[in-house]
Amino acid sequence: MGILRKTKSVKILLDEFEKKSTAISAITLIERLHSKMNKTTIYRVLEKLEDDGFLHSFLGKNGHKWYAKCSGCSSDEHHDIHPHFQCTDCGKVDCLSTDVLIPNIPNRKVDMSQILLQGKCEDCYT
Amino acid sequence: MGILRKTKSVKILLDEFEKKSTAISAITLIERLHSKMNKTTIYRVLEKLEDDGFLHSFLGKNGHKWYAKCSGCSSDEHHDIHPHFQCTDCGKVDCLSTDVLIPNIPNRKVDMSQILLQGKCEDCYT
DNA sequence: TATTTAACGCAACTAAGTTGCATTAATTGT
DNA sequence: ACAATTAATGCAACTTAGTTGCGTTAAATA
Repeated sequence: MGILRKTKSVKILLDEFEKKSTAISAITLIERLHSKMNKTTIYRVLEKLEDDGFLHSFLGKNGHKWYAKCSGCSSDEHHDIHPHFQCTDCGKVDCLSTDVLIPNIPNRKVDMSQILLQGKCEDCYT
Repeated sequence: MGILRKTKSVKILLDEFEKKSTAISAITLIERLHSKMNKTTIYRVLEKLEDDGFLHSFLGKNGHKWYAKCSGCSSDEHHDIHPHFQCTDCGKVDCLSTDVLIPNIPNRKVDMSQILLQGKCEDCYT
């Protein structure tokens, strides 16, 4: 079950993802919004926004949770099977539109893939 | 700096990876070996074995640390850029020899890739 | 405007992984 | 084989991302 009420917290969080299109870690949001809302609320709202298909989540390089805007997902189906790119210098994470082809694996049924690329982003790649 | 002394703990841990070729999570090792060694020791030995190129590590589906035997790595260079497969039923993780082609990403320098596939393994795929 | 109940804040908790330090045991030299 | 050296270990305490329970607040609706 996702969002039922359009609360102040929901609006604030949606706004964060609206104004910049990079992914944001839960930890970053907790630091950034600590004066406006409780961390429990942040985790709960993010979870609901994911259920609703507004955001998708994935794990960054330390196993920490990141969220980013979905494009064209619904509560029924998440089809954000794109790779994510994390800069090892500045830590920024972007969603990549590039497709990575997952070959068929014999005797296994692949339902999901999580691809995290690491390296230097356009700003840090001098 | 990796392993200097061939201690009892090192032998026990190497043996765990010798007798089965699937990946093992740090948590599993802590449970399995709690009567034989301390969890601090487990984490420290695993780290050293990775430095030495005997093991490689990656993050499983909950961001927990997993380790698996390397094949042909050295302390200088890890070239285990293979995908890992985690069964969503039994939780088992295997290293896949299948190559996944990472396309060039414009304006970015990709140094590392971490690919985790999830689905049903050969035993659970009925 | 009153009622209902989803959403919130807070404090306490959980668990993976880390750190500091005193003790133990693997290696090295004699 | 034994003593000296110091890497490795065990233990307890800590760190921190994320979770849970519960009393209170504030959106929706009637």
